[in-house]
Amino acid sequence: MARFTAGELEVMRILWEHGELKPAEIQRHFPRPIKNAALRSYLTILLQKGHLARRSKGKAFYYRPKTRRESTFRAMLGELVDTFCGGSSEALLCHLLAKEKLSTEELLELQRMAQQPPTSL
Amino acid sequence: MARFTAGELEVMRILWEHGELKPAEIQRHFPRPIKNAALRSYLTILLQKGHLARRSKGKAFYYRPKTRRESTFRAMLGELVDTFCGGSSEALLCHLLAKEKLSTEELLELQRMAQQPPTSL
DNA sequence: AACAATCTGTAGAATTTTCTGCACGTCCTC
DNA sequence: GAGGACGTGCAGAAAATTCTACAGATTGTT
Repeated sequence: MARFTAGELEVMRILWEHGELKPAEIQRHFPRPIKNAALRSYLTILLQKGHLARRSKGKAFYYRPKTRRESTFRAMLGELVDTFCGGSSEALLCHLLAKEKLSTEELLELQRMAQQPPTSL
Repeated sequence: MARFTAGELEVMRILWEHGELKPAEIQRHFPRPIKNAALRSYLTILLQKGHLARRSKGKAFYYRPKTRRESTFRAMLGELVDTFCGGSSEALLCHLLAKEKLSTEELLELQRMAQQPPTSL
């Protein structure tokens, strides 16, 4: 469903953050130097795959995400969990908790935050 | 560092689980039908990239992981966090806690588990 | 109208990923 | 030692990904 190549993800990331941009603007936000035409080939593919929509505005086309950031995140996290945690998020949680070395207090605070729907992630 | 294509990851996953296998065995564990030679081209690439080692045993070569499962997991999780959580694991934690809808008791149990080093993930 | 700046479309090259076919080598059995 | 089962190596095809080059369209300015 929501599988992206590295380049495609770079584009989506920028559009998720900024909402609606034309190619030259995306190019400016790109995390590495990239030629305008190279960038546009990403856009064309993402359009074809249905992950982006665009509309004409002034002289240029403006692109915006059609695939939601949140659902992409869930899909990718799910794959990671499948591959490395045998499908259970528990092991992932466990790993994160260990890595973050959270105190009981911080943990409870997190839990409180987590129970306020919805997360704006 | 530890970037894998989809196919490479399928191979690594099997070898992480089983330790040391010859091509025909990996082929049998593969999650989809794949020809022996197609599989071997993955092995050759993974060898070149240094993610696998192999040794001759009997008539065949046996392959085993050189890149550790745990470090790959950390790297991929890190990328995910960078892309979707602005680099902080907190948001990821928050998301997981919300999704898992854990009770305070379960949470504390998880925390207890997490503080027993090391996780065998 | 002429010009520059900016944007589009398209054709295709280079590279990587994924897969196929086939020739040859080794081991076992008859 | 002939044949079959099973393995390797390699050459390269097919498809996807990433990138380049260029021709032409649109907008704004003089």
